[in-house]
Amino acid sequence: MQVLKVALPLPVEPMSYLPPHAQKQGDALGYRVVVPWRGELRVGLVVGSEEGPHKSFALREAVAYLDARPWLRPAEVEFLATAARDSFCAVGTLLDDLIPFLEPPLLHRVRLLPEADPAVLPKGLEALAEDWQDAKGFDPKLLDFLREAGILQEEVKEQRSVREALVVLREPSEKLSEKARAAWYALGDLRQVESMAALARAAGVGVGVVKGLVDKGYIGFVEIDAVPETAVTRKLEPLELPTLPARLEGGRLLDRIRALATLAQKESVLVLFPEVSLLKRFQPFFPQALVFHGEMKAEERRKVWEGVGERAQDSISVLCTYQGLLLPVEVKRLVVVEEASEAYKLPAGSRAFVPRLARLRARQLGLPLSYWSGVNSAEVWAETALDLPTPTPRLHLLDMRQERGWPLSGAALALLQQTLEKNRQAIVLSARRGYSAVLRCKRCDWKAMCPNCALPLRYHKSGRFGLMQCHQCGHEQKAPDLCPNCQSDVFDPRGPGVEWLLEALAQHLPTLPRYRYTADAKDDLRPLLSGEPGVLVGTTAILRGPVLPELALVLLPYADGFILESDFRAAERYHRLLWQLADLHPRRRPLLVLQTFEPGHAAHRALQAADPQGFMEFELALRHTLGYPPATRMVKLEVSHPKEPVARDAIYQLAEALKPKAQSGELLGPAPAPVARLRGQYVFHLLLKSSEPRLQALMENLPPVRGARLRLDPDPQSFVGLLED
DNA sequence: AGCACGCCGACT
DNA sequence: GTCGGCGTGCTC
Repeated sequence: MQVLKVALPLPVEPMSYLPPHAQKQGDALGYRVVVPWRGELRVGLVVGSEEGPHKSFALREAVAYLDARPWLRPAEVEFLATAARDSFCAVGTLLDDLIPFLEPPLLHRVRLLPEADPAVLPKGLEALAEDWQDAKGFDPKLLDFLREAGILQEEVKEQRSVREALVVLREPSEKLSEKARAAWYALGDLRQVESMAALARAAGVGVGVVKGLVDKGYIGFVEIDAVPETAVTRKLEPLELPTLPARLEGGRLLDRIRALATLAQKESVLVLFPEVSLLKRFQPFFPQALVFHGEMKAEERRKVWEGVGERAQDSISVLCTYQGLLLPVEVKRLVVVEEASEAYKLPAGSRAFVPRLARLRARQLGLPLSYWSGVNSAEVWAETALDLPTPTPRLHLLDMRQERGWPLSGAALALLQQTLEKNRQAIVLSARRGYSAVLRCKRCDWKAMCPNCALPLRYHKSGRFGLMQCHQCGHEQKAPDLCPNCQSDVFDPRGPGVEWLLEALAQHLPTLPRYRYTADAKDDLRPLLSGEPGVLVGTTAILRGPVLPELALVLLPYADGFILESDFRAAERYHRLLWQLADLHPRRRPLLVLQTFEPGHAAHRALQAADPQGFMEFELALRHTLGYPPATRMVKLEVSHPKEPVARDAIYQLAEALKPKAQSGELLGPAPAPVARLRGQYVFHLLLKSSEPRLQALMENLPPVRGARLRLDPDPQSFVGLLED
């Protein structure tokens, strides 16, 4: 008897089921299958089969396969297992991460098996003896009872959202009547219309005219979810690369797009993007490519997923986010764009870092992999590189140990003033969205702290009443009138945020039009986009926003505020941010002005010398000395509990269990997390760093942590904040 | 993940 | 004496 191994999109390992009764036998690997799970139906993926049964418990029978063909190839199924092992998580966890759309809404009909005796039906279920019924109306537990007894007949299929609309299909011919042509053009203007009657009304013609157009095929009904977004395609000069390196960096964004578009013309490429906003900047230059990401409608996504298998021989390129990593598509090469982006970090579930998964996938498929970025990450630095020529950034450092004026120095104000006078645009960038990072008493140094986290409260000067807010846990309280410690009434905000900068600008340059742009407050930027002068004040959300056409100046009033995070990648991130800012306009080179207390920082020198390589070599030497990635692989174990001793006990037990296995230097900690208390939880970290095989050995048979909560990060990118569930 | 089971503190 | 907190275990 054959037994199926079914992975469910849950943090559990694959479960065993008997194959669906009276459905196709043989190899079901990669099929989606509907199975009973805790009394309800769930959709899983067949990841294997074995001869059985040899279990000590009765296996349940799967209800039905969802697809007529395998939904994933053996390569993708195998990848799930490999990647789960690499990420130290269950196969189901990774399945849920990478294919969040595995489970479509289902159409589910049931009836009593015709040869069964209707008398056995419990009260309320009598209708099942009559005819097929929609399962929605019945208690799932009762249905499962009948299912288990083997007297329930079921029919499940994927419910499709087929909303149809009338659209134009082909150009009108000369032979068409005046009225028919009018109706055709009316539909062209409207783009889509719900019904023939609606079009007739809009065009002022009879329904018969519209019907005629439909019958002759000039217009017709299509599934509107399948209508692709009207992407404006744009032409670009091709850029042929002399070689196809494992990493490509430098140049302007437009150069990298050109090179990739030229490559995609010649061979099929799967291009991975960290976020949809960046994908959309590339998309217009790839009119022939398929697109796959989480912002697409389910029906659109389904079409691409099921279409790629059929178009295997067409050599098609794909632009996608991580959700397309498992597309069963035949390509010649994988490209990861901006592999250092923090947006590649899956925040919950497996908490995997997507470029690492992409590398596993390329290796398993035997495909070449390239990383294309403005500045490549330290992780891929050892690969052979092709550096595109990059214009030297225009950098101006203001040494705040000497300049006067805070948060905007006289020199910075003068530069902003000039920008305005030339009818140009400026960006003022802060690491904080509120008024200030800290509110402290000028006399006694008291600081407003969050009651739940070991963090200062961020000060928001909304209206006349100050509000203090914790950006980690959301705690809010009113700012005090007097210092609770010494009753002084003089407060000294520190760390200028967006609000403070807007206020300072209003005070010093009142005529300069100001706009705010943060993740949670976006002003209407239309005047700026149409070229009017002004200044855009915001956080790094600006990097994901629209391009300012007249951008001439980018000012960081407190550049050091971007490096304060205490982890070994902080300098690398800051360096990359500066290059990104220097390339914020596709053609111009805006002046990058940094107010800093550390003008000699290695990142500043790298920009002045137009030498990102120099920075990275220095950085890599440091990493090797300290044994940090990429010299080693790192895994983070995080233990948290509301009671400090409980969390401490748990992490020490874990450390004790690991110590006998660990070699010197492999175990860092245990230690309180950089932010030792977050959302009322005490947080401790234990870092493992070593070679890949050693790490696998250390992580094997990790002892259970009792009392406190253990979460693990297979590829930590940051050390502040609690890991999410 | 969700859900049931089970063992210890504060309440009508 | 019960209600309910969440730590532990299980799901084919």
